[in-house]
Amino acid sequence: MARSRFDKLDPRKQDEILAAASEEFSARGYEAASTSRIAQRAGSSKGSLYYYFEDKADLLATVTRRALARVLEETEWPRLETLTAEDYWERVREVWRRSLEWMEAETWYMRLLRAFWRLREEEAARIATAGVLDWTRDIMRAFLKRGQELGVVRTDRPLELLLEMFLAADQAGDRWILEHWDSFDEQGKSRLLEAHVDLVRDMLDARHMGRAP
Amino acid sequence: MARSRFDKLDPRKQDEILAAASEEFSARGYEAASTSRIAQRAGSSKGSLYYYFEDKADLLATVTRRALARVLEETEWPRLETLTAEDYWERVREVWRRSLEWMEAETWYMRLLRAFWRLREEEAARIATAGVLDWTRDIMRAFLKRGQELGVVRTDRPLELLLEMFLAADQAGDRWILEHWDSFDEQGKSRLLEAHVDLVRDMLDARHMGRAP
Amino acid sequence: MARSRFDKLDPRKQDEILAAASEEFSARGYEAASTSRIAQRAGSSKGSLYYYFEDKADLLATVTRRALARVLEETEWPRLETLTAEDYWERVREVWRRSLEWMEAETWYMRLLRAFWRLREEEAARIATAGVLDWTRDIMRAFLKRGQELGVVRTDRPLELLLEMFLAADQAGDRWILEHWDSFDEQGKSRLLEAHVDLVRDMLDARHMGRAP
Amino acid sequence: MARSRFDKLDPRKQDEILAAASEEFSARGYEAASTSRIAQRAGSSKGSLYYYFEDKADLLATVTRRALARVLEETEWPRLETLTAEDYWERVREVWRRSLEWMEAETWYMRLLRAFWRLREEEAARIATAGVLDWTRDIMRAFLKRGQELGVVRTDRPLELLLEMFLAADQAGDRWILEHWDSFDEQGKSRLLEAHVDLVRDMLDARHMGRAP
DNA sequence: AATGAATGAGACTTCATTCAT
DNA sequence: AATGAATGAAGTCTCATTCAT
Repeated sequence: MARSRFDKLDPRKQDEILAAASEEFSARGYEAASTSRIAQRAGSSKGSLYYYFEDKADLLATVTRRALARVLEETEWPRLETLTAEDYWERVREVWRRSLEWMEAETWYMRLLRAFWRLREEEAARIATAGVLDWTRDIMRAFLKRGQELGVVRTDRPLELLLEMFLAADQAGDRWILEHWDSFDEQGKSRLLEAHVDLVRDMLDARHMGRAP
Repeated sequence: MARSRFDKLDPRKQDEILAAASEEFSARGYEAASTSRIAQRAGSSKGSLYYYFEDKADLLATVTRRALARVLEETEWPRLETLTAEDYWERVREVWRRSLEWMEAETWYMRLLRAFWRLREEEAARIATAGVLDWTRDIMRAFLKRGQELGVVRTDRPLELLLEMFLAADQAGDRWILEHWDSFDEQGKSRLLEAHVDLVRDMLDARHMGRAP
Repeated sequence: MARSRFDKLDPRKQDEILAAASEEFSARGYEAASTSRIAQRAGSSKGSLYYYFEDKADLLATVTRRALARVLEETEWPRLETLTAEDYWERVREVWRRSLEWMEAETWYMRLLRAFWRLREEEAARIATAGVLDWTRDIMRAFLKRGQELGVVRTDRPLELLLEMFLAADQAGDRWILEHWDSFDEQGKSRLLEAHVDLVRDMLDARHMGRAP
Repeated sequence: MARSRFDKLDPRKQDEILAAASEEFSARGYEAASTSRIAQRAGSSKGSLYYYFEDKADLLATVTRRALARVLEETEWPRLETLTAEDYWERVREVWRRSLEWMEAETWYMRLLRAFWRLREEEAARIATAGVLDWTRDIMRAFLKRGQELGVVRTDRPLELLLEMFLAADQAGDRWILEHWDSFDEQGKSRLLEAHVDLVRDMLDARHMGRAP
């Protein structure tokens, strides 16, 4: 019910609300976020918010779902079976580049994505966003697994440990880069991106297996 | 003023309050944490809390400061000038082992540390803990820098980027390991630890510089 | 205006709305009743409700009026002038029996009637239903008066006091009987009904006048 | 916890709050009653109310408990074993008289008591006041039972049915009398009281058993 | 030194009602 | 004729903070 109401809303208004909610959630976390402030920032009324969404958790869930769907769509992730041992890392780098570029343009999506990790820690928020977050993790896990099958991602560590550390490092790198983006010129930006991917790659690369420390 | 009052308190009472506050902050984040609940868990009164601390932010700052000091003290970080190129990574591994062991025993400190990253995102909490968090970062940065001087940590990436990604990956690894700790036997635990350190090392290792991708 | 709109509505739809409203009002009282829930249960929209009725009070008034009219019609109350001293109580018993039987079949009307007493206490509801409730009371008062004229109802107490106590006891009896109806067999039910009427009658019976306590 | 806080409060303030709550609950029913209005009428703050009471239900429960305890205490109900067949009804009449007199002086208690019946219909309120209402009913039931043992209360009807109808009629009578109290002179008042008790008595009197209708 | 009492501000949420279509 | 959309007001309840004792 609530979902469909929001879906029918004028897309511009939808965006205003999602942006306001993202700002608030990412700036304060789930519990501390205020529906009043969200309504106000969105130029809407509290009543409207509760007309569109079941409750605060539903608002978060919606905003999260949308953001992820949008990101995946915009950055055109390659289908797993098309990847080869030769181009695996190169294509990963491509996705990364597109993601960063797009996020730069749509900062509120980015801020929300950044907040995911934090939200995971809040009980109430975890429940609300459970499905969505699992989804991201699933995609990433599938990517790593495909890399292992192709022999380009190391297999000497628990996959889940790799996954956690990779996601964390990646996210931290993203954040740092976006925060310093403006202080680099074109060439610098390009090098940064390469740096980022390569750092993560160095952690995951199959070539490091069994190497003497 | 407030600081000194708390310092003069019976250390056991101090610990009770700090433990209660840590639990609450780490479980709920800064804004959502409730001083009532903290007072109650600590077997104290709200009035007392406000007698010992300026306000909620001061309480968080204190608890944070103490926790970090305690961790550093307990895990005996080596003095930088004693590190050599030969034993750098080995001694890092030693610190890690001690940290994990100690955290295992003192879960509330661990949970609080884990919450740092999250708290950093909350405006109000960031202000309160700014000094303390910078302190940790300073220590880690100095460690990396020393590694670079010794030629064992790569120098081809911005130090700050290395630092961010290292801290994030490390923290994610810590969490994963502590969550799965009980499902491993002694040997398994030992291997996990090695895995953890090596993964981070692979990201930072000077030997990866300039290597063709 | 609003009245006529509702009257023109398809009778089945009318019933759906009245039933839904009755359920809600009788379950929650006037103020706590929700127009949203009423609309939803009736498979209608809130907008429609406000198209048919002036406001919430008008809805209650209408539902009340209809329910009473229906009850009176269904249970065929005898015309006063046909009552005689000899058959007065017997015919009262007849009406009672029909009322109970009918109410058993149409529980929502019953529940609403039961709620009348409660609604009377709510300021807002009293205003809305004033006319309707007075109407029931008028009928009952006329009945008692006729009984007095026939010499079968006592005249040594204020008529209004008799009326109040009679209505209350009657209603309480009704409720108790309907609550326990299923636990009695046919004969038991019949005896119960008799018991009910006789208890009320014992309170009102002219033969108790002037009797030494 | 909450209870003890309220108990420790200055008795005059206690009374102000209880009076305000009674007015509100009895005028509007449980759900429609507003804690804001109660606080305002009591010259207190919403915060205080929630400092003294767990929640709205606790407030109702407390106010109910107090009112009943007070009534029972003030009207000195006779101990059951001291009643005899000869003075049963006379002593009932005495209790009634004292109750009415006292209620006249403390109208807010009365209004609350009057509201009991209504509150019984509201789910939430019933839960809150369950214990208290059962208590009254228990007392009355014991009274009737004692009357049956003494042979002055009829035994040819289900005790529970007697109880329900008696309580309802009694309550209705109380209300009517209190509403019209001022329009009677001393002698009239006395006669009214007698009328009230006798009407109830006529319903319950053992002498009516087996009598031909 | 320590705290119980008190409260105003603001949290989420519901709801009767209006209105454009 | 009928209703979906929208909202302001008010609901219950929590909480950080102050203060008298």
